[in-house]
Amino acid sequence: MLSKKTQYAFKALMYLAQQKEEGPVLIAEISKKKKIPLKFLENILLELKKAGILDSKKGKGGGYFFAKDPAKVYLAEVLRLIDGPIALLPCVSLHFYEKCKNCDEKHCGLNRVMCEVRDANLAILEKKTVEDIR
Amino acid sequence: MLSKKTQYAFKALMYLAQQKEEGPVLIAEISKKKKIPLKFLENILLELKKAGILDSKKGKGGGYFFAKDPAKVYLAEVLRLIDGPIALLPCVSLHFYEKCKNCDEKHCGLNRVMCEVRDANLAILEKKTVEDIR
DNA sequence: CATATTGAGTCTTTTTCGAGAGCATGAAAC
DNA sequence: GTTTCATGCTCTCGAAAAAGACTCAATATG
Repeated sequence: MLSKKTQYAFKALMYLAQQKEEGPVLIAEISKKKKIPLKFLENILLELKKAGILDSKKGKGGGYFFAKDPAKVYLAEVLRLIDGPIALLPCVSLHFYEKCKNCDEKHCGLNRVMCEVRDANLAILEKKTVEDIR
Repeated sequence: MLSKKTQYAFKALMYLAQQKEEGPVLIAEISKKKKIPLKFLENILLELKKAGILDSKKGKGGGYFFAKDPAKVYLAEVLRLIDGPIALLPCVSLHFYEKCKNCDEKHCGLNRVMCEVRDANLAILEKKTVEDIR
């Protein structure tokens, strides 16, 4: 299961993609419409901004909007940014790899199965973008 | 990513499957060989016992062993028992479903993609057993 | 320039997860 | 039946996640 934070991030991005023709969207609006705790959402959007996915404007008429074309924001990218590894085990993660203590990965049955799972997930998450969940 | 608890559960089951011909295995032995904190492992094995997957014997010559044929213990079953939902979102979970507030699942793009991911995972996890990761 | 609007930053609280300590319980061996 | 071995149970502690309160900073508008 994804962390709450990541679930919220996806929902916020989906909402922003739906509203992208309307100009900047208020944090408060996303919070209300998608039922996300306001201050928690602030942090999430800020992270997405620092990662170059979103941008924001302060003051009247301000809010959040895409810095990057949503059709080029892959779900895998968002997931790794907010949640971390996509793989189920550290020893099968591509971006957050950690060696298994006391386990020879070449001959580990668990490793083999978890690689399969990871590849199945990546096949979807590295192809689908925020535009696809609009 | 799986919780530590679930990762440990899989590793312990893998080890037990490898040693299944040797009779009961000590918690301490699994803990040492698979580098799992002893008391944490105790809880995990107990849960697996209460679920009918493992059984245990106290006293000398005691330890843990399979109550069920490891070839019939599906990875999905273990994962759901220790970790909870396999799906990435509550609203696409089969066993731990929770309705999405303010989101019509029929027309939610996120829901659609996450269902795909879930099905890809289940295709593997409901087919593979503990015997397969031996 | 004054003010209303809205995002940004800091601090605190609550809950869950990971981990460990200590005692209780049950089984085998002598 | 007492000792020894190994699991079972309860409590506690610290770290991280989830959530909220309050203050600071930037910008549009008149």
